[in-house]
Amino acid sequence: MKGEAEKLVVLKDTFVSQWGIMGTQWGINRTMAQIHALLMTSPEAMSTDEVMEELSISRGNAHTNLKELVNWGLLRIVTRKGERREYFEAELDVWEIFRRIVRERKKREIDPALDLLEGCLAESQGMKSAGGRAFNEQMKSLEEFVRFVSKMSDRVAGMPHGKAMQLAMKLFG
Amino acid sequence: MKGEAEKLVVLKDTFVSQWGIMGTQWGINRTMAQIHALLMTSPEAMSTDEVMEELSISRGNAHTNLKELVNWGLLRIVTRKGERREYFEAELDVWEIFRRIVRERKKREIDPALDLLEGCLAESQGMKSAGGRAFNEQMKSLEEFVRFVSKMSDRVAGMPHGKAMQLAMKLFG
DNA sequence: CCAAACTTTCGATAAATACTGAAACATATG
DNA sequence: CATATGTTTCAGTATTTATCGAAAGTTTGG
Repeated sequence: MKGEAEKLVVLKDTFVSQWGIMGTQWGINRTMAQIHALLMTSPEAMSTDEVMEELSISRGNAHTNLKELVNWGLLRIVTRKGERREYFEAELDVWEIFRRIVRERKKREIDPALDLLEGCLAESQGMKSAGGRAFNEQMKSLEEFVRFVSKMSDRVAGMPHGKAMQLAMKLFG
Repeated sequence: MKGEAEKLVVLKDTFVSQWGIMGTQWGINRTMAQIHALLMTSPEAMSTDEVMEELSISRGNAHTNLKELVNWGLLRIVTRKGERREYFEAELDVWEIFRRIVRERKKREIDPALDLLEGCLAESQGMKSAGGRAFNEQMKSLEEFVRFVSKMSDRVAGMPHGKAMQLAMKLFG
């Protein structure tokens, strides 16, 4: 029978690789999701080389995705005294993780849509033909709604954990 | 100077092609997003052939993506009396569109993550080593939070428009 | 200011995903 | 039940995206 240590290794590997596959459904790449999973479950901060080694990936790939995760705010760079090397550690607080993902996805998914809709709305303003008016109306409802979702995202991502949970409980008991 | 009709055609084309590009950021494919945009701004329901023609795409591609949009609930199939051919028309109500997207994304993005986390949580339950306990704790917070998000999605996607807006206003004035 | 330690970039390659076009399949109607 | 009309599938191809690995760039300490 397997000992706990072996079982844990297998379990972590499963988690990392599956989280990676999930990432691809999410529109982020496999490696990025795997690194995130790896560091969320690592007791220690890890260096680029350790990540490369652990996931059997190239330096370039590890580097690109570590930096991207830092951009998302899901990893922090830390250093150890007397060492030049940079280590990466994951944000572990789930509410923080959530806020950062919301913020990033809003930036990539909502804001550009809003820009497009605003443009189309403005360009079709004042059209007289039936087709023109219908288009303008549809743009208007889409624009209003997306603007609203955008605002909601900001509010939610701006809340501290306690506040958000309190609110959620009040709403949904 | 261009007439309104010409300007509208250009504007619609821009909208359709840009919405398509946006789709790729969203993890849905370009054609699917373009068809959706096309039908949201079409005064009439369109047949597969008309969609093929308008977007210059193959029958197979048009077919696959029309069906996928129907699965998402973003298009409806309609028929005209005395005709065998199927036509597709878009759901135009923004709140309906939103609900359906939330539902679909929850299914693809949240549910599988929850399954994975539940599995890892169960497997690491009762581990005694420091590493095992740490892993179990992290899985627990992730699982709880994702479960919570899942529930919230269901609630929001289940609300009628009026209710949701009322709620939103109360929250965010 | 040189060498060592470490990080970043980038062209080439591999892998994944989307799309085509033609053929197979289904169904309504004379 | 044959034909015309409409739908679906699928193997091959194209496009896009991710990854590799080597070379170039940076920084620090001696």
